[in-house]
Amino acid sequence: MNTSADQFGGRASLTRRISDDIRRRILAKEWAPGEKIHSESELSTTYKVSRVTVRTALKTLEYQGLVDIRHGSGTYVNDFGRSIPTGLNELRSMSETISELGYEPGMEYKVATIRPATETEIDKLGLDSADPILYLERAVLADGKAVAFSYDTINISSLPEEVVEEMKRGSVFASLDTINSRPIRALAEVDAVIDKEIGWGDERPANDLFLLLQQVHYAGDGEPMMYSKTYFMEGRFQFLILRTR
Amino acid sequence: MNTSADQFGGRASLTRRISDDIRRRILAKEWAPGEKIHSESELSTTYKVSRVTVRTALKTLEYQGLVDIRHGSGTYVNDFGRSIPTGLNELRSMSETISELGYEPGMEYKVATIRPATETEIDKLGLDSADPILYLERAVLADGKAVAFSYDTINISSLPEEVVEEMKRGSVFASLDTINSRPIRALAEVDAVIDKEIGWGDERPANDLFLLLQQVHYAGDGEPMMYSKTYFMEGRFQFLILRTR
DNA sequence: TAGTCAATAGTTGTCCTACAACTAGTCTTC
DNA sequence: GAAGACTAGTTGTAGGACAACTATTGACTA
Repeated sequence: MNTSADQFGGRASLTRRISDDIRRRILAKEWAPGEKIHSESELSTTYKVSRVTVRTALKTLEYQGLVDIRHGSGTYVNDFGRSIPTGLNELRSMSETISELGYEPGMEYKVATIRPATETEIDKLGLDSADPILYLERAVLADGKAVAFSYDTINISSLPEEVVEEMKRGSVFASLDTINSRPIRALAEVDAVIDKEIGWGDERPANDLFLLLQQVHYAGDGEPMMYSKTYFMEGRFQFLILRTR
Repeated sequence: MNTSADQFGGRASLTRRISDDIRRRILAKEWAPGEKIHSESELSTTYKVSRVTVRTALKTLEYQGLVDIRHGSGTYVNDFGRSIPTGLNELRSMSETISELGYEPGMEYKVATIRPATETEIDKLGLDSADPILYLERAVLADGKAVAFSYDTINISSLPEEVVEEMKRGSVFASLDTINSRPIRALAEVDAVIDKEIGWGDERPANDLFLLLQQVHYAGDGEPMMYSKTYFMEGRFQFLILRTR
């Protein structure tokens, strides 16, 4: 099995690897929407894992909205078109999301400095004092065209220097992957804003209208790692949320 | 056990009932944020269910962002303040969300008619032809103050007439509860809009700025039940999304 | 013939027991 | 004082069994 989880040194749990692989197979249209996938027993024999593991993996996919598990009947692929894989529920980097949508991702760096944290940043990142933080201002590109402007603050207190240097130029998430410390959870607040100060270049919207995503990213130990404000230009990006009971 | 799931005739699965109860206990601050809750074995004996059932229930709570399960260590309550229980990931009615936030929910009906479906509505609800639908225009109130304007289209083809009549006056979700057919899933698209035509009364925003939530609600059998466009007045409502890996 | 009902095979839900893998301390040793 | 072995406790995975539920088939009845 060669799943995306393997990039983290194969340390992902067995359940996670199975879940990722079944997800991949569903997105690869191995089963049509509405169709019943293999039974848990069948999957457990083909994957050579216990039924418990398969069940846990399927439960994850059900919570992601990809499948519908029906008692006594089977597990069915949900029909949400291309929506789910690009939804907001799953924590991915902007670059990953853009390339999943079929565009070429890119970043245009405007500011990349290390400076003391402001009051707001101390609060959001749960810092003790005005510790130095990495501050980035970037334009997010899809096929060379700007779709959003991002203002990020990263807590570097527990990061090696070379990783910090790397983040000044490349993808933040990719740099964090190299030391296996990507955030596992983010809490995002969404707002509609009109702001003349946001963005730069001739691609910024004439009506100053943005969809603002304010996020705090958390590490596996529950500590805040990053605080980011991303201003999306209305109409260039689709925001989807799956809501379940 | 007296959980919210029991209102649906006690037909919720054992896992669901356990999950709901542990959730209730966490929200009731039985354990402080960051604290370790009882072990799976301990919970399984107190609830008199197998460890598998407890594990599945806890996995659900983990996916909802309420707890953090750490291999070899234990299950810990996450610290997200009041945010999570009122987030957008969980499918609840506006009224429920508002009363969970501590306000008195209300609705002001402007339009409530049955009319043929439009082109868009036929598409969104997957109808064959211009079947009659229930169309509502309402202001959503919190403590008597408008926070949003809602334009809803409800597929009434498989609903009893008395339920439809009830929906013209009271909460849609509450009416659907009476026949045990509340939607279990919704796919929402979020946009920032400037629109002079939206809303009414002297409480509507001067800058015509709204956060638009376009939703399609699905029934348990996967059929679309309702298409709704809700325009939130910026600043009167907090939109929170939990993103997980 | 059409409709109802019982039987049945297949699938998911729950249970039990056991052990592997991991964590966070305690204790020993140097 | 520091490093490493040890240990009790916890979550992860395994395997087998049965309960609960679904969908289909086929027999029976009106």
